[in-house]
Amino acid sequence: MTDPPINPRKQPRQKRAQATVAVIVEAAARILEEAGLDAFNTNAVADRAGVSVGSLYQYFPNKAALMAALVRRDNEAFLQAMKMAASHDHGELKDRIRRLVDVAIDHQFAQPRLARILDLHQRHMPPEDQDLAVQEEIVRLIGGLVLEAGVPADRLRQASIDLIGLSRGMIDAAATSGDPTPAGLNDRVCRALFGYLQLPGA
Amino acid sequence: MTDPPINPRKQPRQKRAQATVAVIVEAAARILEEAGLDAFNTNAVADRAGVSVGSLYQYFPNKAALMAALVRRDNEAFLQAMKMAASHDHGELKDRIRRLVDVAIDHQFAQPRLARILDLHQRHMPPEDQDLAVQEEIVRLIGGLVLEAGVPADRLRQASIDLIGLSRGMIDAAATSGDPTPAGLNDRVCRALFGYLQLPGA
Amino acid sequence: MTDPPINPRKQPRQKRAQATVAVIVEAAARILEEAGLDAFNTNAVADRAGVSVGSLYQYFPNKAALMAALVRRDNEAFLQAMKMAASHDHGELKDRIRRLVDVAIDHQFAQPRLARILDLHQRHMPPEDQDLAVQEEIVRLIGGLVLEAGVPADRLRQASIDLIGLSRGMIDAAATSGDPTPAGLNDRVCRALFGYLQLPGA
Amino acid sequence: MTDPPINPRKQPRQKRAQATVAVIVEAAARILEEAGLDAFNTNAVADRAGVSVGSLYQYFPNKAALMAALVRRDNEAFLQAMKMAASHDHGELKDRIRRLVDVAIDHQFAQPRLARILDLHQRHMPPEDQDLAVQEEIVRLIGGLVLEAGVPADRLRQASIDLIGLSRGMIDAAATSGDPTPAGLNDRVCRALFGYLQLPGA
DNA sequence: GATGAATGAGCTTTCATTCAT
DNA sequence: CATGAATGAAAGCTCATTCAT
Repeated sequence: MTDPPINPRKQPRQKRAQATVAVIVEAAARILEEAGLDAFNTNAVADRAGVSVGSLYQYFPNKAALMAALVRRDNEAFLQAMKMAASHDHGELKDRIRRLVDVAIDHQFAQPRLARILDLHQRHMPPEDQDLAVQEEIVRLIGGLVLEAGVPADRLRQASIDLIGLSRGMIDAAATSGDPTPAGLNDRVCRALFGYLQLPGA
Repeated sequence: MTDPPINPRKQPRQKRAQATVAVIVEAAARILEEAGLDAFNTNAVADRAGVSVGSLYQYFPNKAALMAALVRRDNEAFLQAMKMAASHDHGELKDRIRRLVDVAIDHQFAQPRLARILDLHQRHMPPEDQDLAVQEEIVRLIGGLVLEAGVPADRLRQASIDLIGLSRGMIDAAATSGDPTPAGLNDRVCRALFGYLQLPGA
Repeated sequence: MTDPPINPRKQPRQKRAQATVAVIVEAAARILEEAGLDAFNTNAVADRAGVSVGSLYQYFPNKAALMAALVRRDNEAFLQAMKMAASHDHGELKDRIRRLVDVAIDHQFAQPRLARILDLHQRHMPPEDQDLAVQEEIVRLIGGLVLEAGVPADRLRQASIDLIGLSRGMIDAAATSGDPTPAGLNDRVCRALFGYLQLPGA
Repeated sequence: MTDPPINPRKQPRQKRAQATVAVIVEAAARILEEAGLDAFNTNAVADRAGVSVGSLYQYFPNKAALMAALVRRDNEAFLQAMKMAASHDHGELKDRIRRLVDVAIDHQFAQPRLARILDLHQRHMPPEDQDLAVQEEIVRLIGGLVLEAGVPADRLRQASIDLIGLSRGMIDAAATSGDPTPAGLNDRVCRALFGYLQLPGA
């Protein structure tokens, strides 16, 4: 009934250990992207990482913890990229939104299958295992723009979630339907976003 | 390398057999919704269906075939509901869209976890196992409205996919974030849709 | 520990029943010959026979009984063919032996795989299920010739068994090694037989 | 349609692993000999070997691979014994043959049931899984003697196969018919062999 | 009698996890 | 710390057999 603990078994302090962890997580990501959930097992991951299963269990108490680490890594990478794009804070609101949408598109198109799987799993993790901090930060980052667009303060959170979902849904659909290099995708997503925010003219 | 066949093992001719198939698929749906992918195994499904494993395999050559049947059932139910809502064809375009959005919201809120899992799996099925016919029909149904909204003919398909993705993404996000009775959700989704379609006024 | 009974569930008195039994046994033979032991299951046999499993179990209490019936049928057919060949009793001893060898060759080449499988199973059946009567009759039939060849009476049985094994072994090896139409096989077998019996000249 | 691969899953490099493989194969042999094909399942083999099923599958990708390994081991053991007996190359041809027949008798009487089962399976394996090399070497070893006996070169192979089949058939029949310590069996087999080869006087 | 859907014990195989080396 | 052989619970699937229709 109670899910097993998921926190990393130890904070790897040494560089080598950190590198090992990274290699393992990367291997996991690649397997999920290339072969899907069915192929995602600890032996395969260790193999792919060029590491023994034993080592994998040195750093992750169980499979779920590895999955959680993957989710966390992905969230953080996404957050970093968003922050980076947002940091050039000058320019019109719409242009700044466009830039963030580009980040989201790049992120999801880089590893679409992985993105979907992580998304699915993120939701089914016990809340204490989700890195809510990072998720919150993403929501807040979007919230800033939403506020600028004139959404009342008590709906910031809801609007942010809406917009993230909206973008994710459209990008995912485009990725799935075989849109190869999604030239106009940014425009289309923005049209929807601006519509939601009631910003004038695309 | 080659995925095993997925087609139903036999067309159940007798009434009893048809009932058995339905019971099995329903049990599978419930397990996915309530307990997720990890709990989805053929023994559990049979158990839940009040049927022996043997019976399950009488009608589904393997687990993937059962999953495929679930996807098909869900797609068809969704299509039916959409058609139903669309058949009252009178009223303004926007109102007709609103009605379809309601159908989508109802569908996804009824079994959100199931919806996500089926969605994930639909994409990873070999194309010949996906019931493309039904998916196409949904796209075409949306395409009708999109055309009315003035989207040029050569972008009907793309626009339909965009809008479906958009809605699904928003609804899913709402469902996940705990929005219990999504009062205003329809409005928010429609705002985005109308923005995409460049329809005047929210 | 104790093997289940194997006797036919009922002596089918009606013609139709006899025909059904024959059809089933024939189907079993064909499956074994064409697809081997792994494919030999009661459902497949019934299917192949164009009969329901239920009907199969009407006439055979279990799978082993079906196997036993097959063995019996094969033995009897072989005995009949041998008797037929032996009944033209005139001619030199060697020529009469040659004729029997031809029968054996024909029998084993007709369904080599089946022959080997039945042979294997015959040995592992509890003695009460083996139709010892038929086997004995074959041994006695050979015994007659062996006696003529001058083998002392107390070794008739042993010699008969030796010669049957010898022939079976050679024919089987020939069949396996791909000898298609075994032109000279009869000669080679007879050379060995005559050597065993110390009959002069090939 | 296509049989699954049968090659050993990994070459056991460590001593412990080699030992495990040997233990498993030996257990498989014993089960077949003592209880027959019906009792031959991977759980039983692992159990008997004092090993977990998992370990069995560490070294054999499937049941068929285990069977193949058994066949190979048996063939190699038989070949070794034959070579050993043949290496004392002095003595008359007939005596050397007699020695080889003794080897064959010992081999088949040691585990008669196993011998028959392996024989049956050897034939039904896809050719690439049969260790044709070993089989060929046996044929060639016999071929040497056959040549000495004056059989023309273009019939060496056929004659070797004939003689192997002949011996196997007789020995098997003797083993089955309950001949306990087959005192005179060697003589009887040789009588047939010499007859085939047209060697003078038993 | 015939049918074939249903049963479930049991078999094959996988894979998360442990632990001796 | 790292390794990878070993473990065994559990999952997928089959098939001999039964029994309601």
